[in-house]
Amino acid sequence: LMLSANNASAGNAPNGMGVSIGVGMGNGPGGSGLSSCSLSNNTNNSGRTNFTNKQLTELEKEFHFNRYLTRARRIEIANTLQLNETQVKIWFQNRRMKQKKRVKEGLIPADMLTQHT
Amino acid sequence: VMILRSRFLDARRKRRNFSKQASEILNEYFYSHLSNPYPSEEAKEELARKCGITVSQVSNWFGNKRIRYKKNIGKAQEEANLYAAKKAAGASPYSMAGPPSGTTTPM
DNA sequence: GTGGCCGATCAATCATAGAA
DNA sequence: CTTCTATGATTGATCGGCCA
Repeated sequence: LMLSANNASAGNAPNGMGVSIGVGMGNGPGGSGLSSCSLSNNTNNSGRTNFTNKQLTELEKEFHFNRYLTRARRIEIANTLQLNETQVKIWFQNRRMKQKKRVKEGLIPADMLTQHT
Repeated sequence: VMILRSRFLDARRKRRNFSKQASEILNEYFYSHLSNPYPSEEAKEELARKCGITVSQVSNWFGNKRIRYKKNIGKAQEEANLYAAKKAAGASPYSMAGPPSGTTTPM
């Protein structure tokens, strides 16, 4: 399976830390009871979604096919995996950043974009 | 829990703590810039060199430090403020002494 | 105006190193 | 050796800025 490296990258500054609170969040789970396994999305107590293995696998597969999504494709995937379009969109953005990080520091597959094993 | 540890392959498994000196350098910077603990890309690169770690690791360190510092405030955290008191920002006329190497190269 | 992307950051969590 | 805490890394999601 793939390799894993580490890192993150640097940053510059907004400013003033202190009171950053205000996590506005936007959408709550919609008020569901509990999150176990079956139906409903399993978001944590916080607003973080816990993607299932299956979802991650599918997203990863799609990512290797195309690093960018078209609107149509996004909708399709969101539907298949039972996620929001936004979640799929964000996942791809984060995934792209992650790959860039890997390429930047770790030596990752030189050309994977043009994709050829 | 079959709910996998798909994260098994995560690199978190083999983690090595940074050297005592690296932590010293990072903390020194952090407490010297408490009002704005967000080093620029260039500053991060320099810190990374001095500490012998990657820029990403410097970013991770600051990210963790900011959050964890904030989660305390009022604790012994201010004690660590000694860092700032000791070496203060930019130029400490008096003692540049302190711990280890005097790699005090502001900017 | 609107929407996606990028870059940095946050916040919670994982997994381990190290101290007690 | 076991338990608990400190700490580095990962990641879903947010924020501001930019651009088509």
